[in-house]
Amino acid sequence: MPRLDDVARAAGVSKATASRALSGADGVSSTTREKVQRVAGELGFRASGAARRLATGRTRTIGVLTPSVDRWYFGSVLHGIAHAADSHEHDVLLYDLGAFGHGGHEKFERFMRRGEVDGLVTITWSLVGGDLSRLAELSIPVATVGEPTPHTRSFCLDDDAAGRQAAEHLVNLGHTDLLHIASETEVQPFDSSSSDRRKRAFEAVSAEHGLRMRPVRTVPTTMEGAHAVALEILGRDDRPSGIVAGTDEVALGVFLAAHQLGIRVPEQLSVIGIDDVPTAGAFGLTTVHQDPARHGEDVVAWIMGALHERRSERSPEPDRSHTSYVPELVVRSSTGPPAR
Amino acid sequence: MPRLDDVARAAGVSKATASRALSGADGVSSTTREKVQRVAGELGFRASGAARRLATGRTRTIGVLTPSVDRWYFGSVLHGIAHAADSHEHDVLLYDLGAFGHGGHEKFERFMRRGEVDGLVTITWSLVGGDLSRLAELSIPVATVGEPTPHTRSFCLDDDAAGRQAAEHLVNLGHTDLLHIASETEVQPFDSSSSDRRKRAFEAVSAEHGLRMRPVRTVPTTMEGAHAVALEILGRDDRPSGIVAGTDEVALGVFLAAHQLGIRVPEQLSVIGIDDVPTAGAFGLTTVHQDPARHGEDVVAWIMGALHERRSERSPEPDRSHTSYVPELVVRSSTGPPAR
DNA sequence: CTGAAAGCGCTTACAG
DNA sequence: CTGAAAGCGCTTACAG
Repeated sequence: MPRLDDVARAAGVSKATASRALSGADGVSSTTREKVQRVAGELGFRASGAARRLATGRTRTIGVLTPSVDRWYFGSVLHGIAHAADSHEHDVLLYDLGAFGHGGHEKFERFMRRGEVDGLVTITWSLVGGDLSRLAELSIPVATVGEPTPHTRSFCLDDDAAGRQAAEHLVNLGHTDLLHIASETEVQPFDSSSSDRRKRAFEAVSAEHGLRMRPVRTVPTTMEGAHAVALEILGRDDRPSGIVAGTDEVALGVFLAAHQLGIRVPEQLSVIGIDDVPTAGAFGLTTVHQDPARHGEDVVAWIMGALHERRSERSPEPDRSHTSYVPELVVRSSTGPPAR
Repeated sequence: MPRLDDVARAAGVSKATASRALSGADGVSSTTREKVQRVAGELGFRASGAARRLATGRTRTIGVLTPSVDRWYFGSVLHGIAHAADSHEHDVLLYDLGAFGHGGHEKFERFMRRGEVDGLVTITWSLVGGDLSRLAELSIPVATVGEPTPHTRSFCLDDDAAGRQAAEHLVNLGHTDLLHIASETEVQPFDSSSSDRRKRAFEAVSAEHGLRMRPVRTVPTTMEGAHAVALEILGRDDRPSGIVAGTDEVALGVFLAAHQLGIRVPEQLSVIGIDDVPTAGAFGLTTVHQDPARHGEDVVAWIMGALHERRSERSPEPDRSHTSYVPELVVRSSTGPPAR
């Protein structure tokens, strides 16, 4: 593996000049720069990351703390992060904390002790407020995606608007008897979770329009959890005319239960979800769209910007603002006017 | 941030001794070691990764090349990798190549130029054979999960056995008219994909038992792709008595189509999948179980072993063996004797 | 068992 | 525009 020294020698310049020519710093004649770059290319030179890190103090790496990786939301955010980081020539260091209470916190501590990253994004539900505060003191840009939080910069769907859109869509179709099936929050990191906010939005809409008040049901965050509860609810005579599900996963569980019970959707039952997972489109599920990959890309863009600022300005005030994404209703074939 | 030098001074020893005491190397009195460790703890010392890398040439990082991250299989493997790497105090560097032909290959080249990892695991379908050969020459342990390949060490489900088990389960129940719905391979990296192997196993079983030969159908690797095709197939009069799906995702698509058409499962139609995704359990899908997270853990264990060997032995022959996992039939409620 | 010193391969003031 | 030199913070032969 050729070193900078080899390149410099072959190009007939000093290491300093070679370094500058390669890094794109100015103060190098274009003739020299071109020659150095050509020579470096010929030799197949790659700067040692470790040496560069040691010299500059920058890792060119962004860390991602996530509770898991094999669910649509987390996977999509991670995908966006990986894509954006790559385009900035940064690496992605993954910390899969796993479920909390299952060693996740211990892993977090290990990260705190070892972590060497220029910037950090935490995908929510991986951490509680106290942890976030500690992260925020890390003197690197830290952002959270999935929840608004006062501790760090944050990015997420406007859950209130999403919940309202879902409920109002059914209200506008003429429904007056709706049930909200919320998906359970496994970890309760902050005062409210996205699930809570969607639920409250539903309740607000219900109150505004004087709908029949049915107590919200909460189910585990899995299609099967929702499915089991839906079988029970839909099996009764006085079932609601529409279901507002907290997530598409829940909605699909309801959808399936309806089919199994021979209840036609949307003629006899309307179902709406939130998220717009790929499967939703396939089954004609009406839902409220969000794009987590986009959130991932945006959070990286913000980190890059913050890093840039820190280099130029003296000591910038940490940005703890929140970006809220506007949800988008996608009407498909699982919703319609109530049977009458 | 305290440096080694600070620890050494505070403990009244040299940097060399402090380094040895902290790293666990022997040749340090236990008194000295304890004191150094105590002092390091008090000061909150963390060795600089960059400095350590530069000095040792080891990165304590393992790279993961994956085509995507938001699907069950990849996510599960990644989860296992992250977990195992963590327990070995190694970091995980993620390269999400995305779909091939969509810039994935370009990212791969960038990885090759930049990558600084001690070991590498590629989750299949991210790379073609030629790429794997290049990786194998990287002089670091490289392993592939998801396909057996001659280029590197590899780990994956015994797809042949899985395909046989699925088909034979239905044959044993008395079925003689089965259809296999294979899931399409997006990239065709090697001579055969897992989808091909499952399909061939199905055909072999069909031939052995003299089943009616129906041409295998191939559908996109999504629940919705399978769903659309299943609606068409199951809608015909002469539909098969059982469906052997290449994956659970496909099986669930079939399952849903059956429900929509009012075909009772398993009374009128048996459906079996392969994978045992969490949703399968929820819907009572009979399937053939595999555990990708386990594969991920094993691959990391192998890498750690290989790294260890390289340090002790002179120049070990690269291990290109293959580990094949035995599938396990899980009978639930989606399969039964054919209607008669 | 312990220490002084060289070295890992870059970057970046500082001079010129 | 270019170069000599110091420095980033560790580890590891080499002596003792």
